[in-house]
Amino acid sequence: MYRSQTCGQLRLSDINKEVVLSGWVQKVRDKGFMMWVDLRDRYGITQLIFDEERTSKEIMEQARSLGREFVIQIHGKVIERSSKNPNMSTGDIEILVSNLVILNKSLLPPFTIEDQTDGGEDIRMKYRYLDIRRNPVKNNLIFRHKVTMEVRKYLSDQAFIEVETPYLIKSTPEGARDFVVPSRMNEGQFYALPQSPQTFKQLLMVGGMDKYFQIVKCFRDEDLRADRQPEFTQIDCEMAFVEQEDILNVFEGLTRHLLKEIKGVEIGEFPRMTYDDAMQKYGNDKPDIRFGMEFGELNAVAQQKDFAIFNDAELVVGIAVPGGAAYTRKEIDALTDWVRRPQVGAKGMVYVKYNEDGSFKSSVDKFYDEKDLSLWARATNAQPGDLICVLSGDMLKTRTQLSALRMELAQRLGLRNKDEFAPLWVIDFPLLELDEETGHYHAMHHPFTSPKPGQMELLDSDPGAVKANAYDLVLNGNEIGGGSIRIHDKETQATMFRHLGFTEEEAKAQFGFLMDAFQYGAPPHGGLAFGLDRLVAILGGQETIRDFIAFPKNNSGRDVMIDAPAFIDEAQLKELNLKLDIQS
RNA sequence: GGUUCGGUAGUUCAGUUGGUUAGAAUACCUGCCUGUCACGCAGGGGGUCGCGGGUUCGAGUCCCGUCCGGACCGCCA
Repeated sequence: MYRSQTCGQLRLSDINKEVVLSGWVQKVRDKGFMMWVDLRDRYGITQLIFDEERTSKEIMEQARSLGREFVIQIHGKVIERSSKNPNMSTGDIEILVSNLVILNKSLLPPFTIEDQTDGGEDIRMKYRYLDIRRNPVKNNLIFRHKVTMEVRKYLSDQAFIEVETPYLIKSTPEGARDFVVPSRMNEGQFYALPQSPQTFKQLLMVGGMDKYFQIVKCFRDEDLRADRQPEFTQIDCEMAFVEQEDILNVFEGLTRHLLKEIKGVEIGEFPRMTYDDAMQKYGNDKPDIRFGMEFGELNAVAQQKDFAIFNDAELVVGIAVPGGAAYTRKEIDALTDWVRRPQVGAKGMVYVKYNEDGSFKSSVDKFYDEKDLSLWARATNAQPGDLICVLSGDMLKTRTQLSALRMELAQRLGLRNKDEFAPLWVIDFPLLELDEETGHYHAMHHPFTSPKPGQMELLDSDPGAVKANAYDLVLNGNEIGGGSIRIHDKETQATMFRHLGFTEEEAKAQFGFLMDAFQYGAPPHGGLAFGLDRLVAILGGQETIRDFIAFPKNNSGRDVMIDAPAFIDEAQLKELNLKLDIQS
């Protein structure tokens, strides 16, 4: 028996019990006459005591040889501490050790295994198994477990069935790049790892599964971010015989359940906003509505004077920055530089100080008088003491830029409170999106999304205006889920593919199995998928999903611990009928 | 593909205008310490300043290249 209790378990009520504990040496405090060892396992820390009066010479000696992270097993008696530590749950007791076994020695760890570690990101990733011993990482993994358990419980209670779908599937040109896997038995052919189980869950609906979910890995070979990994986990859901309203209700219920169970936050009905409104008010299809700073469009009040930059612009739009009138010239210049960085890309920024005394001071006083500027203040809902920041130019770009500024300022002003949760449905997404490079339209969500009723006709005349039965769930400015009502008849799906530029042959080759299935009584259906990593991170009050993944990859898609990806040897390549062609 | 910040002791960092033997904290080692728990005190060891080249009397510091890491843009149906 390695242990009779865990290291987080013993209390005053256990005094005089003979116990066996196993764990890692967190720290040794040697006072000479007496030494203490903090023994750690997943459940906590229990203090061991060795002293010259009560402990045998051999065991004292052995204890002095202990180093950080040694794995040991001890026998001993629970005794009351003569000086207690109220900061520890086991702080009233300690173990007088009668026997000590070193189960395994440890090298000195490259960083300290403590809540406040001295190690940086890089080294902790390389030794992730040591990092996981630390409370912050360990607790995040436990937190993730709690979230997934609640998801499974909730959906199962609602009659959803978890079904596994294959990981080795077929590559498709639409959407993100696929990770591909060569097939040894099928010479020259490749599987692809799924970007999502989309078509399979639709086939499950055709198969009558009715309510499906799966907590499932998805794979996308695209560049990474703090909130994006090449393999990530979705809570993938699909329902048959539902309309958009049914789906929103079910998954609003799930989200509300999670917020309540996990965070203790009760939230009423989630607000809904159309995509068009979100873009107009926040310049963004995933607005953070924990704070205001809504856009005010100024075309009507700013384009009648001689200011050519505004007059030539498709859009003139501003936001009010609370308390910003107090900014110095230097601070405002720094803001201007910020929006002019290539990552944001604005050409410049016009500012208006709406002073506490009601007067105005702007960078365009030459063109606009106080009366003009007061109209700007009204349009941006600015109060005395605010700063109005105005950008202009191409509609979409300007909105994106001002949205970046809005988020940055909110961050600086501390308006993004991580303990506050503001969910939001964004609905009525466009069906298609214009690719500026190719001039072609592609599906904004995916090619199986159904257009809103009666909008099929628009597909030919004005494809960009067609709205879809598609929706996103947004939490604190992050897209945590998205879905749609799907197409469920062959003709509509064929029309859709045609508009996306597929020939009939291509559509058949790629998705013939789906259209075939639609001919055998496919029920109306729709669904949604949550990004689990992101959801867990946001519920945990953080933005970096890596902290909630046991073994994440770095910014370049590498696993620095196992050093993957890696080359494979010649024999393996030959078996797969592959030849590398790498320019050196 | 691009922008930007960084790489100096095991670790986290400082290192001024290019100028003596590259520092601090922490970790580690040794000794001391009669209740520690961020223990304390004294002492000690520890450096290819990412790598390559250049400028210079002299480079951690300046320049060029390269590798690695972070953040972001493009990309992510």
